[in-house]
Amino acid sequence: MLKKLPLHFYDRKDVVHIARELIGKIIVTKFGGIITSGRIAETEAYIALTDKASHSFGGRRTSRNEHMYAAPGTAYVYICYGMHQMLNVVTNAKDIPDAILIRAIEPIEGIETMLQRAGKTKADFTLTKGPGNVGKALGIFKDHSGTILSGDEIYIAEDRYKIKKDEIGVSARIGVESAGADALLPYRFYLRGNKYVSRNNK
DNA sequence: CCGGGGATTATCT
DNA sequence: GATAATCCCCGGC
Repeated sequence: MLKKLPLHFYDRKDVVHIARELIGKIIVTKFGGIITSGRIAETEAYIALTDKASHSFGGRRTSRNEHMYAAPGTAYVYICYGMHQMLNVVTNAKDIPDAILIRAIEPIEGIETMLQRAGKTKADFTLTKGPGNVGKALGIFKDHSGTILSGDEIYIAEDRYKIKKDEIGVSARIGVESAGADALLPYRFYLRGNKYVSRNNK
């Protein structure tokens, strides 16, 4: 019993709070009639303008990060290290480039398809562990950047599953060492003990 | 088990 | 030409 999150879910000012709320929600993609989905196990918040780790730090606006400035509830996809498709969710008002990086999911539907996309034959925890693998398993490519999450291609939904407060861990973000003091901000959220969480899952 | 480094290319300077 | 919000293998302990 899935209920798609409405666009106003994303249309709020506190991106860190939304990143925490996304833990336990279900992300679904449907390309060419094929559905793949997974429960979100790890997220990171990136804050517009003031956050040195964000692509939009200081108001930087280029053709790559243009979609960070789009309306809340838009997907922002970019390529990292020339090979990893990174899926982000844009929040806050249009022209305020807050975003949330989906770092890990727990596969639910379409596991066979995810294995094919990843070029694997056997399901293991590396399938959807880490942001690059999430994009690969869900079939996300940078062309999907700008997709609105109220449609049927990419969206986030919730079911009856409830996350208890003490199941959510908080830490500094990963892979943003070059951001100086901002690298220490507690903007990463994850499901404690979940095997799909990229690391430090205590 | 852990740490180091190579892969691989879009993007920005 | 350097860099990047990463991943995974491999060698060493």
